[in-house]
Amino acid sequence: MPKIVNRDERRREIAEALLRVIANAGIEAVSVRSVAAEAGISAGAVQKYFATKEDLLRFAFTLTGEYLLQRWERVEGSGPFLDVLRRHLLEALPLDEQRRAELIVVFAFTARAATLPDWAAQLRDSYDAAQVTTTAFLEAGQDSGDVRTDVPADRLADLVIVLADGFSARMLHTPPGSPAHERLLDTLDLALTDLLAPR
Amino acid sequence: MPKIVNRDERRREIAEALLRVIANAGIEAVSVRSVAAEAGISAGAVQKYFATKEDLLRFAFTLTGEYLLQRWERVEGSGPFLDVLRRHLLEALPLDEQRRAELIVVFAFTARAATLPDWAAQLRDSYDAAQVTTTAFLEAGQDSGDVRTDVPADRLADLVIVLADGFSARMLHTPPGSPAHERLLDTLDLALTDLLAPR
DNA sequence: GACTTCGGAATACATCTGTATCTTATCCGC
DNA sequence: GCGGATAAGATACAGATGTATTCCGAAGTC
Repeated sequence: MPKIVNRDERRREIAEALLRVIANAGIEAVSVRSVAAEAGISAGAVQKYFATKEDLLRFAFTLTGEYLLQRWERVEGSGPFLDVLRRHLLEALPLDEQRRAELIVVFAFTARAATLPDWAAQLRDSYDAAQVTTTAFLEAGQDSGDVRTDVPADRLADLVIVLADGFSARMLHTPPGSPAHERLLDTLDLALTDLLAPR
Repeated sequence: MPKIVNRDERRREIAEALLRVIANAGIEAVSVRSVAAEAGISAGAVQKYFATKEDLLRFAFTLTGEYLLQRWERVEGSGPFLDVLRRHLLEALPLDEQRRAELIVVFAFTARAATLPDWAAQLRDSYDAAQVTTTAFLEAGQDSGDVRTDVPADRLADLVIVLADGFSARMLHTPPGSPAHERLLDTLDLALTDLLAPR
């Protein structure tokens, strides 16, 4: 009978190689051959798992979304409400090489989504999901008296998501350890308390 | 003697064609030939003005920065302080097709800067310039009593820039005229007053 | 009016691209 | 151990790409 391989596992390995290529050399450097080389297999093997380059890119795109969700599941959920929220937000920032690499990929894919309608739809779905869960989270904070109630939770969720996008974009181009980097982290705390704390 | 042509003007025309290609079909669709077709000239002519594709991309990159500065110069500078600031911020958002196209380009270039060191340096310079002018502007607001003084102006400038990046990213993927779009504009006002107004 | 000089176009060429096809190697059930 | 199914690799191929080179035409000066 045939040689047995874990097909899903293999697809993930190849997609992760693709993400490494983007993180190292940009999305322009992505080709079937470059990804195969990064994965340590032949270009022909890649074709066995992804019929087209577009399939491969799409699969990797959804993969990045799952990564962030997985990290969020591991975040410590106890302690003061705003601290918990802050920890979730920090998970989305490029504070180490791993997250920096992921963010480069997300940026490349976001730019791609700006001109490809089906990619845009997928990105919109991700935003909607983030909006729903963030709103629910903030409503809980309102109920427990940790979050201001003079503004609807969905507006506050907008703010949190915007802050995440804005700070990650800015910090992606600010060397970690630099004064500007530290200042931005401080500023994030300032924004969170000023915008969300009861007044 | 030779045929006379405005060389700088011609270079700008070609670069603008490049920007249109990106806005319509993404940076992956950029090739010497596609840009030449968009500009209505031959590929050979493009080579006369830009020795390499990289030169062309670089020139267009700096061009986008200048566009935003030019729009800012035309912003009405009278009226309440926060309104003036708000008008400047709105200029960076994708509120019409023109600005939406520019933002797609900026996103593509930002992603590119994540892996090309010299592009990153140029982008950092732009951020630094924005930081300096925004800080000066906010300091003036502090002096006139229109901006809170319990936080240094440079922190507030961080916030304004982060909000600009965050909202533009989010609105790029939110159809204009949709409820979410309107809500985001409202939320921006909320953030500006809550973060900047004297308390 | 011929000549020179450069803009613009066309062509050439080596390389890279995605994808299709073909060949070899590997593993499992019998 | 061996046959057959399937993974992995190699090869093929048409098209696109960046860039170098060549050719043509127009414009202004002598």
